[in-house]
Amino acid sequence: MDDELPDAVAAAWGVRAHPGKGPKPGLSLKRIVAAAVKIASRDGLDAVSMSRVAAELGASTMSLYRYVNAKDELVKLMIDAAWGSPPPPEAEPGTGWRAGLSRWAWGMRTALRRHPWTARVPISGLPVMPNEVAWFEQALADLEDSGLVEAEKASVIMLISGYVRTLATLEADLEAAVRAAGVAPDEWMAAYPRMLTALADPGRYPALTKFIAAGVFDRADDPDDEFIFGLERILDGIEVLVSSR
Amino acid sequence: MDDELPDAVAAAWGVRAHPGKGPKPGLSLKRIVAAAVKIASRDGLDAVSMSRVAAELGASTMSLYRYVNAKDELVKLMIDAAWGSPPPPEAEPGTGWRAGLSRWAWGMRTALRRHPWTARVPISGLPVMPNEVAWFEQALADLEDSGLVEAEKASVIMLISGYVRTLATLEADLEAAVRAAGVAPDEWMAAYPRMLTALADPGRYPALTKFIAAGVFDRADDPDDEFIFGLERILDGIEVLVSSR
DNA sequence: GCACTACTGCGTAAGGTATACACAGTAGGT
DNA sequence: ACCTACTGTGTATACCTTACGCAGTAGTGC
Repeated sequence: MDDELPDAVAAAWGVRAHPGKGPKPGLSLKRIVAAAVKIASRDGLDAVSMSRVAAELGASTMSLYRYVNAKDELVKLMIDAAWGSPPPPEAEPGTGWRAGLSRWAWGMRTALRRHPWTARVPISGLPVMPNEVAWFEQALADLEDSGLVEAEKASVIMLISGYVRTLATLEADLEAAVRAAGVAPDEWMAAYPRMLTALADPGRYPALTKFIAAGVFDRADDPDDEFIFGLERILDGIEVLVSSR
Repeated sequence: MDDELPDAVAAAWGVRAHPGKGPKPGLSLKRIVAAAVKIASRDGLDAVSMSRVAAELGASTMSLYRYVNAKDELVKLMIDAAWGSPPPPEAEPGTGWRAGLSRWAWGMRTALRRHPWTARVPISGLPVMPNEVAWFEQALADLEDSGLVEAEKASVIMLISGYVRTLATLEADLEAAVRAAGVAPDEWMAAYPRMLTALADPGRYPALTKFIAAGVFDRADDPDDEFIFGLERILDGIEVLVSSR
C-alpha cells in the first residue's frame, strides 16, 4: 500500500527509505527545492531548468536526479513549498463560515501573489501534498458550522480556490503584458478598447460596442476591488444554499 | 495604430498585408492551425511541435515560420480555432439573463470538453481573438436585461468563465490520472482517502478525517452534477446582486 | 582491519525542442 | 526579360531533459 503513492508525495511528507550507508549527501531535497523556488521567483518558472538549479547550488546537473526522479516532481515540490502553511484561523472562534472562508480566500490570494508562477502549473489532481492538504483542512474547518454536507463542502472549496487561482493568474498575466509593452498601465488599458473598436464591427457586436462606450477600460482599477466583487458573489451564492437548510 | 496589434491577432481577424508577388503559397495559416489542432486533439498539447505539425502537412519545419512568427502565436490561433463560435442564444428572446448565462456556460463547457488541451494554456490576457470576442459579446448580450453596470457584467463573465475553465481542467486532469493509473475510476477514487488516511494524522486534521469518514470519495459521481452545483451557486450569488437593484 | 555494498556525485551523450539565417527557386509587375 | 518580393528548405545553434556508466565514499559484517 505504501508503494503506490508517488515519490514526490512520499518525499514531501517525509516518508523516505532513509539511506544510511553511502557517502554523506552534499545536497538535500530541501536545498534543491529552495534553490528552484528562488530561481522561479526571480526569473519565472520557465527559467527553472535542471542545469540552472544545479548551477545555483554549485553542483552538477545530474546530481539533482539522485533526489528527484524527474523535473515534474521538482515542480510539484516547489509549488507545495511556495504554497506554505495556510493562515491560522481567526483568534476568536465561532465567527462563522463566511468570515472564515473569506479570510482563507485572502490568504490564498496573498500566497498566489507572492509566487505568481505557481498558478502557471495546471492543477494535477486532488490535494495530496502536505500544504495542499493543510489548506484543505483549514477550509473544511471553516465550513464546520455551515450545515453543509461533506460533499458540498468539497465543491464549495473547489469553487472558491478555483476562483482565487483564476483571478490571480489573469492578474499576473495582465501585469506581465503591461510590463512587456513598456507603457503605463492606464495607457495599455486604453489601447484595448481602441483595438477592439478597430477590429469589431459595431453591427455584429452591439453589446460589446455599448460595453466599450461605457469606458470600463479607461483606467486600470484596483485589482483588489475586482477580487472582492467575485468573492462576495460566490459567498452570497453559498449563503443562499446555507440559509435554505 | 494598426502596427501595435500583435501578429497573431491580425492574422486571426484576417487583417493581413496580402502578398501577391512571389510564388504560390503551398501552405496556408488555416491548414497549419488545423493540422496543429488535429495533433493536439489526438496526442495532447505537448505533442504539438513545429516539426510534428510540419510532418503532418508534408512540409519542412521551417516553412511554418513563413506563416507564424513563433510557436506561441500558433498556439493562440489553435485555441481560438478550437474554441469556435459561441452557441446561438435561445430561440425566443427575453428568457432572462440567468437562463442565457447558464446556456452560455454549458456551451463553454462542451467546447472545453471537446478540446481539453485548450485549458492547459494559461489565459494570456483580455479577449482579443475573434472567437474570444464573440463569446464575450454573447455573454454581454445575455446580461443585457440584468440591470448590472457594464463593469459588473465584465466581472460576472470573468467569474463564470473562470469557473467553467477551472472545473474542466480539473476534470480532464483527474481523467488523465485515472487513465494513467490503468484502474477503474471507482478504484482510483477509493485509493485517495486511503492515501490520505495513511499520511495525515487524525489529530492534526480533524476536519479532513471527518470528511474522509463521510465517504465522499467512495464512488466517482457524475461530473455534470459537480458542474451544476458550482454554476448554480455562482448564479445565485449574481442573482442576489441583481435583485438588490 | 578488511572486504562488501549501497550510496553520492558527475561526465558523457542521445534525442528532443525552438528558431536564426542563408540560399535556391518562383511568379507577378514593369 | 528583368527586377523584386516572396516561398520553401537545409543547416546550424543553443537550449532542454534524462539514461547510463564510472569513480569515489562511508557505513556494515566479519
